[in-house]
Amino acid sequence: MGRTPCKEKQHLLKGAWSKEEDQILINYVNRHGEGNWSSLPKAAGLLRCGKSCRLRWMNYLRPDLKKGNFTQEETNLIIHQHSLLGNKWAQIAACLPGRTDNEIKNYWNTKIKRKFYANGIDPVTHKPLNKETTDTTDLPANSQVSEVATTSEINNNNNSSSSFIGSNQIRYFNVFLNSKMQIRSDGYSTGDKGECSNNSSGVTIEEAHPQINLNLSLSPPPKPQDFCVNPEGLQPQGQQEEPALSARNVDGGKRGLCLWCSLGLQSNHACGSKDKGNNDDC
DNA sequence: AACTGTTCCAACCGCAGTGGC
DNA sequence: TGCCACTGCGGTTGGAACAGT
Repeated sequence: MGRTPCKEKQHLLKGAWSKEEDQILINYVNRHGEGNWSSLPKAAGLLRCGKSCRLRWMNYLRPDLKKGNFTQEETNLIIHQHSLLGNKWAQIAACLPGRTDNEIKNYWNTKIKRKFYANGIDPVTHKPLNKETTDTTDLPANSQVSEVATTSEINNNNNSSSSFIGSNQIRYFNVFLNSKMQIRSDGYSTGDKGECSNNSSGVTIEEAHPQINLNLSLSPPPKPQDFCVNPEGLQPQGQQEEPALSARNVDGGKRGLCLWCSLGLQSNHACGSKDKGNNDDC
């Protein structure tokens, strides 16, 4: 209860960390391990509060941190997890080894969120912002676009029109993401809460489902044209709608870019829309 | 070159959860 | 049972870097 008492604030440094401070912290943690953050500054001889030390270590100094830009796979995962978890950055970060919640939060707020808005998609709900421009009338009540059926669910239940409906490109987008996450949910308890930790039984996905190729979850996503072209197996029988993925459905037909292009999530794919400004090739 | 606006990200702040006493 | 310290989380901010004029 109560907030962290940085009691001697007036004696503590704030702002950017110096290299010397970093080195002191690294040396101390290497010697004594993580934890005891409140007593660490005094023990290590740092004029910082424990909270600040913890943050610096977790977000910047940890040796297992992954540096550099987010990969396409990581971006996909973030979007998917966000659709399930919302702004639970720590939980999302748990699915991305080497990435911190702060980093993901920043990435979301500065890049992904903007692209969502730019394309008329609410980054909070992952639904189109403007209902009039998209056909969402067939969405089930209280459903989220991201909660459409996974590939296997579709394949296993051709009559489940309630869980896979409409022709909105976002749905395809999320179907793709969900279809990939389905694998995780088998062995990693992604489930409703979206955790990515090992399941409670302690059995790894490899052990529980040896038939599943884990490499799939690490492979590059299919190129947009792979699911721009009506993805057989994704589309339930009797639910055949517009064969091509049409970003018209995303932005009301004004721009005609496939979602990958319009969100800038795939920089060099060959759907043809990026340069041509239309999605006829999608 | 100087100024202004924008973007990005490290770091801070305050709240909530948890466990020990 | 309530208080307190500690830890973790999410929202926000400040300033450096960059882009545009």
